Amino acid sequence: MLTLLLVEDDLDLAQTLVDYLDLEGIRCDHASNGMAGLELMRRGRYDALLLDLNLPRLDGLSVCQRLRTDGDDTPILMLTARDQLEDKLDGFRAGTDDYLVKPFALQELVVRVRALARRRSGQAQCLRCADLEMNLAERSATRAGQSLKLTPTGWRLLEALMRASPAVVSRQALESAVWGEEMPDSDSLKVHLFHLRKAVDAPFPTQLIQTVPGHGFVIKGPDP
Amino acid sequence: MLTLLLVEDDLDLAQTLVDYLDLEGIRCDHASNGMAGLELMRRGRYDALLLDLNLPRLDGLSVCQRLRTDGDDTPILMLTARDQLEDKLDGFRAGTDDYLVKPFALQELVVRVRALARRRSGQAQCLRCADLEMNLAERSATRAGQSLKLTPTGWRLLEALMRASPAVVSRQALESAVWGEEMPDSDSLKVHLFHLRKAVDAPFPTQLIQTVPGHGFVIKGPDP
DNA sequence: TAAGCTACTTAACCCGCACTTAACCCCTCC
DNA sequence: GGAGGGGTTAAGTGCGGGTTAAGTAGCTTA
Repeated sequence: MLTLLLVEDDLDLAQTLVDYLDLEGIRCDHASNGMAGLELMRRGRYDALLLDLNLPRLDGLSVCQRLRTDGDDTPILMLTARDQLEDKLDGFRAGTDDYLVKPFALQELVVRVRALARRRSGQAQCLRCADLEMNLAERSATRAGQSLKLTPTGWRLLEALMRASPAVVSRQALESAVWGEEMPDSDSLKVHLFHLRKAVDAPFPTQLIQTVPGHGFVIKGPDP
Repeated sequence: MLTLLLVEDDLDLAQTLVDYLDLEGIRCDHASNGMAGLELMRRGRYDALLLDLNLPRLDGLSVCQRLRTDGDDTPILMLTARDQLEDKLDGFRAGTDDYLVKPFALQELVVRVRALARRRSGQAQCLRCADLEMNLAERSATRAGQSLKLTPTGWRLLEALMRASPAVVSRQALESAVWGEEMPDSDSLKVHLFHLRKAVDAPFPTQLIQTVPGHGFVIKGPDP
């Protein structure tokens, strides 16, 4: 689970952000001025810092510079209404990692901050549907915490399904995802699907892999 | 000095970018379609990848996904005219690190790519996985305190594995890490791996180097 | 220059697992 | 009742990967 620090003097906006991040499963501390932000950064360890530029006590650029001068390399994402090129360049010059101009979509903030945190901690991105989880870099898949044993084709199948989720994937799309250009003569897809289901669904009460007759297959469940 | 790969089918834009980056002291290779881009990525080592989305042969999203699936963690910056939120989310879902909407200021591109590369280069002098330790400066490796005797290729193999850990490294990625452009005809990789295992794992109870059938190899174990 | 060592490549072999194929069964919808 | 889409099962085989050994090139030492 990620833990962020948000430094923002607009309390309404701050509250909105903290609430939304909470929904996304991201903890977020909050400071409302630059000095307090610096103080918190020095005390705790955060996966990333969300930093407003217009701040009382100590402005965002200075906060960023001081952190970098102190050797703190926490990823920083600047949030600001200043959209001029010079402002952005100043931000990066001060040592920020990303720069997002207000107003922005909350979802974009989340994916950007996740990308930053991923780099820092070296954790890989995951595909997630309900209690099913795929760690792409480690090539490990778990359901409800238990690790799953997948064959190479099973893995490709599941990856294609989860990437598309919650959309339905046609047989054709699945086949080309698994075999590319050189598809097998007979439809071994159903055999592989059968084995995949045995690995992913059989030991559990709810069946995630569902067939949509005449069209293809889906993996149900909320994806990230 | 930074070295980038630009994958962009608009040749005018590509030329402009390459020229400007050159002025900034950044080397930049160029590929004009997705397949060629993948090929170059697999062959050489870049500090970052500038990736257009609309590409012939293989689109940018797929290139990104494939690289990540292969365990390549080169920072990626997507350049595209698509400015819709969903497009951005798709980009980050595919594993990009940053997303810049055309038209953009060249200077912004430069500072963003520098920020990405800076993150990446922050690498340790010492790699550690479980009781296995590599001192890059001294070019020495120990396991459980005992020093290991490694051949040059064995060293490169182990370094690639440990840098990636806990991620899985595909055979292709390992081969390009060891041999770069000039790969051997037959797969001598498995022979080298065999010898590496004899040096690293054989004398010890737990086997750190594990194979992921159909894909590649991992070194397990918590790294710092 | 020859002898010897080390490291790398190549080829050959073997094993086991995963993929393919084909068969059969069930269900639903013409 | 037939046809077709989909689920289930079993059998054969081919390939990925482990192991070994032989051949070669480069470097060192006598």
